[in-house]
Amino acid sequence: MRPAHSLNLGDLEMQVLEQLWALGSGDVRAVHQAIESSRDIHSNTVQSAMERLFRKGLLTREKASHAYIYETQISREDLAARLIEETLGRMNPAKPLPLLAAFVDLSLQRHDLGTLEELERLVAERRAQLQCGLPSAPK
Amino acid sequence: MRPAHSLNLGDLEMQVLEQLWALGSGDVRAVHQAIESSRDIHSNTVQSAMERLFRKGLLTREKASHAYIYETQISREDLAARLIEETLGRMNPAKPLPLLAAFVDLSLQRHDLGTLEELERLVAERRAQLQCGLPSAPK
DNA sequence: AACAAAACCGATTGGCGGTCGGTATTTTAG
DNA sequence: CTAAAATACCGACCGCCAATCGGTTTTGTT
Repeated sequence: MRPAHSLNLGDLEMQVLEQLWALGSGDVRAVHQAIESSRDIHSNTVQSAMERLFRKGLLTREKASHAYIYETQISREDLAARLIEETLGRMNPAKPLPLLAAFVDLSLQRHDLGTLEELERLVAERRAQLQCGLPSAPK
Repeated sequence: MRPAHSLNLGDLEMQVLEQLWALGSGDVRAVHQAIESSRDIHSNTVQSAMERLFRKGLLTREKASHAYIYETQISREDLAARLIEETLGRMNPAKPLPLLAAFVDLSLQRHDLGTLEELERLVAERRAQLQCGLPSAPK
């Protein structure tokens, strides 16, 4: 199901994803034009990055006449989740909770209260969903 | 303050940290012996990894007679927080919340309900602390 | 058919972690 | 005091991978 772990993304790859999330979809030319203001590179470089992302399963492509139209196969949220999961997975997988808690703490030092309240609400929401959805056989 | 970002840790480095967290502190020999069961490497390799970690600011050392006694400069929790922070920081830093929420979602698919409840409790706890502790000047 | 645009292939570079050998330094033992 | 052992230190090599781009082939348009 999942495209085999080990998901290392370089800066350019991340920038490409960011652009595709913003644009919805696009070919190499579009992404290149959007990026070249902050990064002076040839389209071929962008092409390579998108090819890599495609092979990694993060992009899908569809041939429109002459060019490929690329589209992200994963949302920013899901990608972030996978990255965090992988990061945490490299540490002792026994108790991921305290680690996440530490991040929440750190996050609080920088961000406002609203963020925390929002998170609290979100967690509660998710829990409610879970309890209704599948009452048994968790794994 | 922070030792300049970009914190990439290899597998061996992570294993060394794990051991030092378990042992509290130790020299190269101790860490090597603890590791060599799962990884057939020379002490020099461990030495190099610990040297690297030292230069990265993650370990401190103190010369005890002939050998260095190393000690972790950061807790597992803090390290995890920093890694997550960095991961999220590489994406659009505008709204870290939805990204974290997505991780919570994903986490729920794998782990049990208890984890979620624990997290909920934890967040509530942190929020309570915040509202009492510092009513102003969050930044 | 000619031209242009894009994909494709491959080569190169640079950084970094892992791995170890060789040498210098220090501690300890005889 | 000297020899042996332990340890730090230095540097080399390898493999991996993202970034970069040039050159060739394929494909679509006119």
